[in-house]
Amino acid sequence: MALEEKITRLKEKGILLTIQRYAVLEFLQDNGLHPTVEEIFQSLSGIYPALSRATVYNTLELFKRHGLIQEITIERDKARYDYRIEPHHHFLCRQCGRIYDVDVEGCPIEKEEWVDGHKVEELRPYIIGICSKCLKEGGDAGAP
Amino acid sequence: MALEEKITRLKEKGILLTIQRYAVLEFLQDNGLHPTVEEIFQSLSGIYPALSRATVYNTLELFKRHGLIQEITIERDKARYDYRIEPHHHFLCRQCGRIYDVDVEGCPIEKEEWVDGHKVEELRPYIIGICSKCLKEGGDAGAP
DNA sequence: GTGGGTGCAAACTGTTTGCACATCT
DNA sequence: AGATGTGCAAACAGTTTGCACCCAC
Repeated sequence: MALEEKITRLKEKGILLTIQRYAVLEFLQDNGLHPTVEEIFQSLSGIYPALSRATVYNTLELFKRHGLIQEITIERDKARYDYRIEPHHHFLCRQCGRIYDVDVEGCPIEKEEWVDGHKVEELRPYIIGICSKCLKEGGDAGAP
Repeated sequence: MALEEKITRLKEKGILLTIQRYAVLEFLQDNGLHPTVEEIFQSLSGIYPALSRATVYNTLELFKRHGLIQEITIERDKARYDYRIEPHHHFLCRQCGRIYDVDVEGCPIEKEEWVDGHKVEELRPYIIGICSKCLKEGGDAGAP
């Protein structure tokens, strides 16, 4: 979904588009590496020195609640965020820590369906293993 | 997998089966509700007053590392643990907080396979929504 | 002027760590 | 005795909260 479309959605809901919010949304769009809150904060505070961590937390929570972005909880110690909300899997490499988007066809469970009488609202299909890059390099190649 | 089989595995790997470890493993077997560390600790410290949180953490990490139990990271704020290691999905009710086991057939991705050149080692298929119990009760029925 | 948004710092929570003591072989 | 496991308390990291200030309508 394009940036403009998400911004339109915000306006439709009467949510103010502040500089900080725009910055976070744009950053997520440009960074497909599923950044952590700290990474978002560090990058943006270079441009907006007065930016506060609390604002980043507030903004991400707001976007998540309104379905503009997705939270990734594949690692228990910190949250990551994904601009893409179309259904897809996430692959975490336990060696280098990178998280890859993976498109998988033919999943038996889909959003808005039912399973065992429970209503499905959100899917978080996580996969953990060793990524192709680490497999090729053999050694313990570090993160990007 | 039966308790005895897991204990045998531990012994095969030369890992000592202490009272504390046995207690944690047995508790997980008997409690299918995917307890948190705190829940495990609270329950067991009633029986073993000297038990330490650190031991519970150590033990769970040990069991997880040796593939006897499974960590659930569907909630970002705390870890939960599951005695069942056979592949299955987890459903989190965002209203009452309960986590259900869900058996799903026909998933395109399986353990030990490959996806986009990455080697799959572990699957964590999480589903979030409203559970059948909460749907029936309509209101905001609390957790068990 | 009012309501919502931001920034700062303190508080909180789950988890990890360091170290002394205990336990098993 | 030596190695491994346990318990306690302090440290840590990510997140949340309370409150004063600021800005857009």
